[in-house]
Amino acid sequence: MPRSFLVKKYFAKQKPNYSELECQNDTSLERFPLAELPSGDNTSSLGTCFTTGIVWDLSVLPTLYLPTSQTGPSTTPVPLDLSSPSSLSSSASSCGEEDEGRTSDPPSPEPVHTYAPRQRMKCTGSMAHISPPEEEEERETQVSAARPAFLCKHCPKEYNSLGALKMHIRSHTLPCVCTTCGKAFSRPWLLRGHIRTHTGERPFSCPHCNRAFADRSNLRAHLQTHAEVKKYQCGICSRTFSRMSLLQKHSSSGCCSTTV
DNA sequence: CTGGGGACGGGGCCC
DNA sequence: GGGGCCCCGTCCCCA
Repeated sequence: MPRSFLVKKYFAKQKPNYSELECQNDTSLERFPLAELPSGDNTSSLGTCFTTGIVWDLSVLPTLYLPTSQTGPSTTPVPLDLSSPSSLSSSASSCGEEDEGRTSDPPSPEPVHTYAPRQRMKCTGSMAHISPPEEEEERETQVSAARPAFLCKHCPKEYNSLGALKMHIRSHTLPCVCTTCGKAFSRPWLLRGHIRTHTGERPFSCPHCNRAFADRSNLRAHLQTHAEVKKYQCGICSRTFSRMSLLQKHSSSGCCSTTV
């Protein structure tokens, strides 16, 4: 089953910086030193911390994930009220990994970037363009405005640059093949990550419990488990969850006997 | 049922 | 323009 995603993102370009997720098991970096090391530039450029201040409200999810008809611009997730220092204190310290070796500053009142999930287009199998009407219109006008369209011959997807198309085509051709198991990937770094499943390398360590992960995203998710105030909040009972999937399960299982 | 870890995909950005 | 990497996110599985 392809794990492709449906919607294309369009949210503020301001990126939270996760490059603080340290690679601590340096010995494991011998094979892929560049790939795994956080860039020093990133650390110097950060002003943000791990996403502590961003909390999702499931009540907005339906609009975010439904096809165009029900989408609306007012889908800004509701940030949890973090103004209370007490509620932040523990999570601040626990999520202060960005400060590791740098400062002990609390995660600063989060850069309140309105935070909408990426929206993506599925590109394999039958394709579903999920985009709000505005974007739909915009896209059409752009296409009609003589911008060349580069079409994927493997799927209906189209791009406005050849580079983007070439990048996309790799997801069809899967040129990076694992010599151990033969599994193929679209990009070298995906293969490198996969190879770690064979080698057991876990370059990403949790600063709180010293648990190590092979995948930075998994460390990021793990860090949520240390946070007292988690990222995804039920709009009904205000309970917070470390993952959206948990929040969705929580909601679908009938939180407060309300169907969202 | 819930929470969490493992594996992975894709777009976007930066160099 | 291309490659590498980051970030966000999902699915699956297990305790």
